[in-house]
Amino acid sequence: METQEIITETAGITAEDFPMLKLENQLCFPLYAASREVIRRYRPFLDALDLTYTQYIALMVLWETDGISVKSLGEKLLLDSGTLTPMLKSMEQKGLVERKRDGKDERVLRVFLTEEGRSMQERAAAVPGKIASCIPLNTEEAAALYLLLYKLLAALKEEKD
Amino acid sequence: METQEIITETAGITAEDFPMLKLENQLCFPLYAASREVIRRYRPFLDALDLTYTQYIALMVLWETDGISVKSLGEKLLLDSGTLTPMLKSMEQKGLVERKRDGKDERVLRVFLTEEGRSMQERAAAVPGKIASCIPLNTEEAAALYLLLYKLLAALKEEKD
DNA sequence: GTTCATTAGATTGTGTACAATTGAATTGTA
DNA sequence: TACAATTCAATTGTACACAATCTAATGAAC
Repeated sequence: METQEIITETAGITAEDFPMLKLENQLCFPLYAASREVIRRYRPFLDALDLTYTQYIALMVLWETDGISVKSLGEKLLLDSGTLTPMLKSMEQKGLVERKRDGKDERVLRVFLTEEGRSMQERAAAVPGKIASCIPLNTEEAAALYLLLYKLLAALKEEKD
Repeated sequence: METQEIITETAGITAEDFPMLKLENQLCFPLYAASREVIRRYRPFLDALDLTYTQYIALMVLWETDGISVKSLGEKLLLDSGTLTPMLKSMEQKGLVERKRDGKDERVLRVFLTEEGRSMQERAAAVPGKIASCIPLNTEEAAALYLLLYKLLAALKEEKD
């Protein structure tokens, strides 16, 4: 602490010269940190199901859209094949999904839930409620945060064009 | 798509039976996705400085508190030694920091900026402005998001006790 | 119909994240 | 002062993320 004072005085510069470069003035840092902290809250519940968070959100998509292509899954989760390919293989190993090439277009790989992957939905049904109860925001705050995040996400996705 | 209809009808269950398990009803997913998307916007600017996002936020802490211990750095960034040790070694390799044991307590490792690490602050000064200009939120929205995220973070951190 | 560009996944390599364990240094306590 | 408990960082192992590259399949243009 004292060391820093000495050094920055020596250089004639203090952190105050670059207020935008202070961690506390960043929007991205709380986003990054909160994301990891919330995911940390999922871990005990997902461990009990032998799932990682990424596998869990992939299953969420599959429960809604079984047989989705890897590409479409990646568009929904904003993840690429470098992340999805090994994860889907590991989910296949665990017996949660099957990976099958599309007959009409052999480039496309489709992901299908197995019976076990489908039944996982019932086992996971209690998770969102448990998470909600340990997220310290009231309904209005959670709703406001949700809307701001989706507004941010929607605009960032559009930028990609 | 049609496949899913058939399968879920066969099982007698549809995704609607578990509305809480729909990706769009989760608060965590947009948090996780937005965090990664915003960090993605940093990449071109940080690549030019040969920095990763994690290294960049570590430097932010060091610019404010040179000579900080690994433990304190981890508390600020919410990262543990498993993440920080290899990252700090790589930053030392690049000549940005030096790692020195604390003379008074040899368990403690302190991280000191080199001249190059200190001068990086000037090179990085333009980054926050560039990021701000590509974040599609107005001032009020960004402020509201910032406050909600810090409220969430503060409460999650307290829970740890 | 052949060729060229495009597309979808897979692969490779680097860098986090993080749980769990280890080991050295320090502290608290009898 | 021994010595058990604690603390701090490093290590190990697993699982993402993601850029870059590769390969096979498809589609489009001629």
